[in-house]
Amino acid sequence: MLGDQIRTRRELLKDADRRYSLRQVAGRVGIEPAYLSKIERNEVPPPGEETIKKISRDLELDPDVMLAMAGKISSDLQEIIRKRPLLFSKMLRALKEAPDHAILEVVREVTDGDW
Amino acid sequence: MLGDQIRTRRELLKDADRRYSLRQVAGRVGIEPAYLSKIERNEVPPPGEETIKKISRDLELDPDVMLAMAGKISSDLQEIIRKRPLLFSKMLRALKEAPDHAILEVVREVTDGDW
DNA sequence: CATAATGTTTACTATATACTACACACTAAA
DNA sequence: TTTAGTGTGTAGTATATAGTAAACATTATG
Repeated sequence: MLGDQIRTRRELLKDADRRYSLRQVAGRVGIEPAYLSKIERNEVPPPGEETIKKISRDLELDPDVMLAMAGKISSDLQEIIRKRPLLFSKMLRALKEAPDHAILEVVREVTDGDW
Repeated sequence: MLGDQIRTRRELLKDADRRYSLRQVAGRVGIEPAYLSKIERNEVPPPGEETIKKISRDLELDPDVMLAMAGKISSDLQEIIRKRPLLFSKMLRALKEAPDHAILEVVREVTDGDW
């Protein structure tokens, strides 16, 4: 679950730095300590996109992975798809079962800019 | 707007087939006529994913395009991304500015199954 | 030992989402 | 010409989303 990841990561950081207490993290993130407590214990549904991103930044966790665990997708990715829905929908469904290395290959090709 | 697309398409079909009155379409789709009326005139925020898909099916419109106009993304696509968030997030951002033909090329390669 | 900080419990709350239900005026068909 | 069908205006609702706020018991610190 999302909460477990957050708690585990925060407690790890806390051992080396007391600025990672639940209250202090909540303070930096801009939410109530009580709410972060409930998030970490999966007592509430996952927070909103912005809150997940702020928590991820504070704890140096990957925001896309955290959002995925929350059943969400970053709005910047959504926008990319929404701008060309036919193309990207087709591509995603085509790559659904593709092995990881095939997708990485696509990234590599495109990053090399050979179009 | 989404409503315009629906209204235009429905009225086009209605000219050839009176089963495409607002009431009859609403009936098949499973929503109140008053609601469909408001959707077509953009008087309400876009309906939910399932309702958009049903309307799209009835009027033979592309559901991914309709969902995009509603600011949404089909849940099956979201699931594809959520299963491998690192990979697909990276790929989408890499392809953000890529020209259409480059994306189609990716689809072609993958569809040919040469991995 | 006092007090400061920690995590948690309980009780709310505001806003958005996704609609329904009924009544109405107008037009077309039998 | 009545009645069947069309689209629309108004009012209301259920559920989900995304949190806040105060008080509490427990542990750590000066």
